[in-house]
Amino acid sequence: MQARLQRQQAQSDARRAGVLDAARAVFEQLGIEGASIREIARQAGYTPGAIYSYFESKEAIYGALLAESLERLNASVDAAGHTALAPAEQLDAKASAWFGFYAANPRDLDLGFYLVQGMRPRGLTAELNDQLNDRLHDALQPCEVALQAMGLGAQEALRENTALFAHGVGLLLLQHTGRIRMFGQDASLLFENYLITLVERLQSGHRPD
Amino acid sequence: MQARLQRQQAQSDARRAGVLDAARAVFEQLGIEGASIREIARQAGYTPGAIYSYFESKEAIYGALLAESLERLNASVDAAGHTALAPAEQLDAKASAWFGFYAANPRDLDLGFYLVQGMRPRGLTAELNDQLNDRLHDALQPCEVALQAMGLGAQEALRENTALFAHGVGLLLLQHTGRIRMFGQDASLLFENYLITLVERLQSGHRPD
Amino acid sequence: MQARLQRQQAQSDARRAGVLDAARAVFEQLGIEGASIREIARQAGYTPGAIYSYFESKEAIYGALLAESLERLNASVDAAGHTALAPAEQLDAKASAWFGFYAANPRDLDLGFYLVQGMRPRGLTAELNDQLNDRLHDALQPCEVALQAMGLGAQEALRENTALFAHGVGLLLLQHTGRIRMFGQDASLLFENYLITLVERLQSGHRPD
Amino acid sequence: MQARLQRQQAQSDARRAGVLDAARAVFEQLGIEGASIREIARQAGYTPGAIYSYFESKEAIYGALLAESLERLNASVDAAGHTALAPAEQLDAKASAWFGFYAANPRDLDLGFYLVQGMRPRGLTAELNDQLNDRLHDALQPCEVALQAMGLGAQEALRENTALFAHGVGLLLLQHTGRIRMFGQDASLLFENYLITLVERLQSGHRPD
DNA sequence: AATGAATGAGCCTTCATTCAT
DNA sequence: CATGAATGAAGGCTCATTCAT
Repeated sequence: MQARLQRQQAQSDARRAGVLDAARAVFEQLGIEGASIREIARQAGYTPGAIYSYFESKEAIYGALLAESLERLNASVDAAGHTALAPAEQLDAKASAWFGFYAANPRDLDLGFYLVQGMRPRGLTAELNDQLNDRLHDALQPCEVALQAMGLGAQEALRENTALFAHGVGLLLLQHTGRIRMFGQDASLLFENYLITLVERLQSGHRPD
Repeated sequence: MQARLQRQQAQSDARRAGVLDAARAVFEQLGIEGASIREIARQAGYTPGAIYSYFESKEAIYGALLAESLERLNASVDAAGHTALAPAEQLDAKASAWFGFYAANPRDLDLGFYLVQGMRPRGLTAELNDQLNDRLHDALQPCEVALQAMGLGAQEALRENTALFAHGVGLLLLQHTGRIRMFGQDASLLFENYLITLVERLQSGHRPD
Repeated sequence: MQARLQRQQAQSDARRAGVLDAARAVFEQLGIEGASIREIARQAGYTPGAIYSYFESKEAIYGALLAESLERLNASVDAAGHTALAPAEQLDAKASAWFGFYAANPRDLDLGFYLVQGMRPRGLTAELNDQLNDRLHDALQPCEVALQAMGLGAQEALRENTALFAHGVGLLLLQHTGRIRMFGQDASLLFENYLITLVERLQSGHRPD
Repeated sequence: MQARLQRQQAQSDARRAGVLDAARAVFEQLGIEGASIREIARQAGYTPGAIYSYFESKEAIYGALLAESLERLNASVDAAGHTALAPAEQLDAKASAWFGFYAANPRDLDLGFYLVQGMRPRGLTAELNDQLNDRLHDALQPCEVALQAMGLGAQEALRENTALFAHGVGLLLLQHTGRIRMFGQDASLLFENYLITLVERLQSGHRPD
């Protein structure tokens, strides 16, 4: 009995995952704005109505995809570095982890950028939006901890972490849109440079107040 | 005869500009995705069909708007600083000009980001895309010149300018999406910090090789 | 064996009644047009498919609800008045019973009017329709009997009863749709007036021929 | 020039009327709830989107149809009777006019009943609803005037007019739904009877207070 | 140059019902 | 008896674009 329920649940989960896979593919092919329930259903091998057995709405699909992406991001960050590392090395490891995740997975970047799509949070319920924000914060937190371990106060660490995040985001955006090749540069190298310079600056004691 | 043609041309240009004004207003009110030809026509005082006398398609309107936005960006940058300034001050003036332009005009930022919407260039012909890219480059060039005047080689100057642009873009994105308030920071202050640190670094001779 | 069958039957009946209760609740909350099998199932604690174990179709649910409503109507009418009453008083008691039932239970009125929705009988089988009509007749019959007891012939009694029914139906409709408040009147008072006038007229011998 | 505009306007009006005709036909065939924009468009010889050139929404179509129906109702009432008539005869003429209009035009009755559909005003904007209500009042007003001319006070006239309206509405409903044949009666005869009795009662001075 | 009616494709979503399990 | 996934049809509506006038 229990076994049957489990089997059903597993089957249901697998089918839901199938829809999610189709959605990911459609988003990739048509862009997130261009994706439609019809097309997602088609690629998942369903009629449109069937999608609503698994997701309440189009936005819910996007939300599920983004949530899962953020889980993978956090997994990457968690796996990077270790406590035995010197703070500067830990900073480098953690920052490189989140940056590298998005550099290597442009679709996850699409997903993330869409969250702020049209430069406006939208579509998701406030609650889900907050959850997703929290998970993003989680991925960035280790860098802030490392910055504090390097001697910065809470305020300074927050400021540097924000700047670091912005720098990475800008580079990813440029790279992803092809603008950075235009500049004849490599985003990952530039990010590494930023990190090196940052560590140097912090260790030399030259800090803006 | 010639005079009549000129008059007609001027009239046509003026009406085209009117459509563009309406389009800008609609984009502002409804966002770029939410804008429709119908609504643009309505606000311009036309019926939908008339718009096609001035623009080939909806994307062409967007292209024209973006082109004009980039002209204003360049005008802002051109007006900033002057040749008598020390290179470091000139850098600050020019960089603050482009950053400030977008910080102060979020709709122009929308326009620019929409170009890379879904992280994929779209809608514009390759030719127009190149033209627009060139104008963006023009706006960033003065910073690169200043960096060279500070003693950097062409390669180094390009690299620093790219990093500078990425940093600014990242901050603008975070601010515009509301994420930066989340971090309790102010984008303009962080950008200014970046500039100060950059100048310090360059003048102290600590350059990553 | 027999006992088990009986137990099963009883159980089945109880569950069917549960579905009906849920349906009534849903009709009340969402209106008859707004009700869906999904929602009825949800409120009954079932999944949609299960409903079809108890009812052949959505219209069958409506039919069962209407049948039960008519039973309650008849119960109300049966409980009103008594044989010891003078015919005029009996008429008043019985007519007030059916009118009062619908005035006090607007959902039952909805149900009844839905039967003639769009002014066209629909959804029900002819057979069921006839059954329901018969039960409506049953509820109105006591008035006709009283009218005859007051001295009217069969034809006259039928005519007066029909007029009486129409009058009540019109008032209920006006009241239920809010139109009667528009006229600044109270439906029950007007119905009572009609009854008084009717009795007066019949007893004074002024009868239209 | 002017002529062209007029021709265009006339053409547009004609096409709008064509849509309305199709809508009327569809409402007749499928009932008002069953009617769809798609089907109305099909019968009007258009694609669904074209309908929206003429009407803002499905409800707007219904509203236009109902408005036009009420105009015809008022025209009928206005044409009935004349000032030279004795008040009692004027009452009979005006009341028979509105009743006769609906008895002869069951589709208009459908339209009117739908307004109170599901026994609930719905779909129409409050403003339009009020307009339509006013036109209904207009059609009933002459009866009230006649009642006052017969010596009734304002309150009494209103009460009698409300009762008269309810009686007619009830009879129309019974007839239209086929229930009245069930009673073996004729709605128009019964309405005429009600009027005769009413006049008699008022003239004999037997008035409920 | 401008109109505005019309198209055709598309959108998300809802629904009663069926059926393998 | 009950599940719940799936269907297939339909729903109102929007939109960029075209084209006869």
